[in-house]
Amino acid sequence: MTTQDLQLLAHDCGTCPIRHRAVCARCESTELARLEQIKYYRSFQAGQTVVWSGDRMDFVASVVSGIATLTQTMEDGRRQMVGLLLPSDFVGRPGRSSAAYDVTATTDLVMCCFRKKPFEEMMASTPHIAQRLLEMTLDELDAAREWMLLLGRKTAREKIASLLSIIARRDAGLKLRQAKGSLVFDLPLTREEMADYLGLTLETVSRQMSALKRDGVIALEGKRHVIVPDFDRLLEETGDDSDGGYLN
Amino acid sequence: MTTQDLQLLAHDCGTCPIRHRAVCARCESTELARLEQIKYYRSFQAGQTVVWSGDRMDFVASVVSGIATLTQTMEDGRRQMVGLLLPSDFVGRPGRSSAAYDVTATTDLVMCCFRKKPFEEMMASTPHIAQRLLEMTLDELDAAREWMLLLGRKTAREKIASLLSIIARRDAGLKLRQAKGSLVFDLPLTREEMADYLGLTLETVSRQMSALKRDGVIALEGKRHVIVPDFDRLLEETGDDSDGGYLN
DNA sequence: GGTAATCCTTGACCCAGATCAACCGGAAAG
DNA sequence: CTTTCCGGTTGATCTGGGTCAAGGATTACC
Repeated sequence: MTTQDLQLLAHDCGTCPIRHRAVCARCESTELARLEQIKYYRSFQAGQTVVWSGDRMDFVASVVSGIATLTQTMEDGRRQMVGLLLPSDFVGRPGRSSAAYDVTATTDLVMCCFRKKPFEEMMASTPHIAQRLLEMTLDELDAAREWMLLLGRKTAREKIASLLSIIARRDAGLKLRQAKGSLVFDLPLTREEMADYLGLTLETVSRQMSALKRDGVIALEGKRHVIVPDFDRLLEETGDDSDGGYLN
Repeated sequence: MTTQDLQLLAHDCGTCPIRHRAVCARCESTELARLEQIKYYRSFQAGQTVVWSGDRMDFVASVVSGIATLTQTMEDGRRQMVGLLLPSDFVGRPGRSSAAYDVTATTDLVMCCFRKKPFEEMMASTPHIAQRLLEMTLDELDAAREWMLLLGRKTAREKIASLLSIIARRDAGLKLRQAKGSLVFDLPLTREEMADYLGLTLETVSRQMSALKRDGVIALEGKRHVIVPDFDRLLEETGDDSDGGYLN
């Protein structure tokens, strides 16, 4: 039973980040084993679209590995990323039958899906799930609001620095104040995807990356491998208060 | 009991918008009457701050009447609104003890508050509440994502048109496709607050309002009273797809 | 090998919106 | 009645980031 509990909402908990452990630890109900019966895995290749906005979407899912994005597109082609899904993040909305955003795999991606109908039935009978989902959604809402500040008021340089620090932190699984010293990670996004995240053009992203490199805030090996010699220095560039941290 | 059920999450249902009626209609448990025992009302004057970001906040609340905003402020004073709370909207996060944003009354405001501790206990024992809250939070997340597209990719003119249409629709309690023909409403925000909503300066807001007026998209009586002779025309200016609608 | 495609960088130029500044009109205060 | 204040408008100017365009580096394919 323990094993099955540990698989709540997705996958083997050996690779399960904090968010899911929190569910597991709290969870006592054996009913959760039922999730096992309605789950299935789907794999996507980098660049593949999971669902188009407006399409029927009869499942909810959790990212097991890889990275996916949620984007909105205007009629004339302007694009804005509105969600970045890393492993353990949840996609899909109980109680709605069509996707509201394009969901795209930016790397090879494995998702653990639950057919919506039985998932909703489970939710109704298992209060833990609704509560856990509420917590996750509130976290996402906070992230969205931080993102709104970035889009509305930050300069291009601050936007880039913010994105790098968000990725670095999630990549390292660190809280802000633990993240002293140097840090190394691979960018999971192309320049264009970064631009769609930040509300910029890819040229501006490229220029600002070069500027941060020139100023010694970051170093680059190739185009994707980023070295942050001093994380605090990077944080200064974000424009954020020195205390807060997105990942509560 | 019916009467008390109807007061779920806040206030007398005579003035209760759709969101709350949805709760009431579904709700059968008499336990909800307990909410009555832990609720209290607070009034604020226009301009007054409800809580500052970082302050202790030991309640959650629902707006009864008036309008409140959530804003984030950077160290150097740049401000971005990240939430606009109209009657029936919910503030506060179960499971966190301090406010993450400044909450300010922009008009005279009445809120129905619940002390957090007993509210959380109720949530644990009454699944309906967590589920309803999840729905509301998902709606807010959708609104936030629409807002992100606005902040990241829309022009000043499109931003203004979008804001006007959002306010007009919520004010009229209409869904998009019902909102044909002319529409009249009062702006609940100053030019500066509109600017903070849209990620613009107040001068640009003023200029674009004048431009929309000059082009006959809107008419103004005084500074706040807006007349929209043709709502579809306004919608064309928003840059949004002609079908969607924020209010699901 | 060559060719094409993808992703990225850099330069030159331009423009939407920011900034700075003056001023208007109504309401409140004296 | 005058003064002050606040919210709003409008003009002049500046600039950050967009646009357009050329070219480099890497990988994939023939």
